[in-house]
Amino acid sequence: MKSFAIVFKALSDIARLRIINLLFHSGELCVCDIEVVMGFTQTKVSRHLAYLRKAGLVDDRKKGLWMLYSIAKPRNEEQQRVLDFLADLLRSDVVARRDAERLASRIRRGCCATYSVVKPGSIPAILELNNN
Amino acid sequence: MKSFAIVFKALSDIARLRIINLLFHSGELCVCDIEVVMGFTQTKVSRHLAYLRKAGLVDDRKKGLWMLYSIAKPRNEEQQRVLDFLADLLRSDVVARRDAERLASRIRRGCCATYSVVKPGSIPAILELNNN
DNA sequence: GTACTATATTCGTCTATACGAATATACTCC
DNA sequence: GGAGTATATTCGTATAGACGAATATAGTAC
Repeated sequence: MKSFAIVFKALSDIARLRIINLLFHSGELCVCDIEVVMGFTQTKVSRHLAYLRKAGLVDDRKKGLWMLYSIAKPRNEEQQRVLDFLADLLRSDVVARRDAERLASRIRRGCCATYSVVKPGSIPAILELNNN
Repeated sequence: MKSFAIVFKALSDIARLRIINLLFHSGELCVCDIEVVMGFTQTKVSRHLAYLRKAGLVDDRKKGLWMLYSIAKPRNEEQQRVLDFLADLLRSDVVARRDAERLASRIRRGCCATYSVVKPGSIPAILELNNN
């Protein structure tokens, strides 16, 4: 019960929901890509990612100067269900779709960290765009 | 997106999650029944119910001296999905099950408001107990 | 070493929220 | 009318969290 409250609190902020949505649409993202796509300050992005990491919702990995964040590998069945449910909810949300499109656009033009790490062809946001 | 954040914030408190769980297990409940079953103060129960009402998660109805609270009739498809998901999550939670049992026990002995409003035979918590 | 870059953290401030105790409100019963 | 009951709200306090600006840290490139 406690863990549910913690996860829901992590999801109770629009900025965090939008960041999670971006991560759903990419393998990994660095702070500065999120910063540019969302128009948030660096402090804000870094802080929310730290919050999500502490809540167990995202994983991080250091690569050179960059910290690469991704949706956490689920620790248990409940967390898997929450993440699936959330991804499904966001799929039909207008703001989430718009953010995903801006992310795809940035990735196509070459974003600082992701470009070298994730092959464009494997990024869901790009696959979606190519299908339209 | 905003509405998701509001709902998740309403679900980010353990007391509120437990109260919602009680409401899932009954048609309607008054404040004092929740108070007794959970061991919360009257102020605490009333305040959290007001919070849940503002977030659109519960409906209320006045009956004499009592305010009867129930899970909100969903305003849209998303809300329905959130409520279904939550009910499913809580079903396997230890704290939630224990609370539901204490509620059923209180209902059997006759609780102040519910007893006159809801027929015991129609209350899920009691049906469950009878099946065991 | 210096210059530069990406990210994290600290600082100060502001708002939201949780809580119990006390009080106010609204209703019933007599 | 008054007494009693169920609930809501106010008050005072304490903690959490959100924010930008500034600073610290850690890595790269030279």
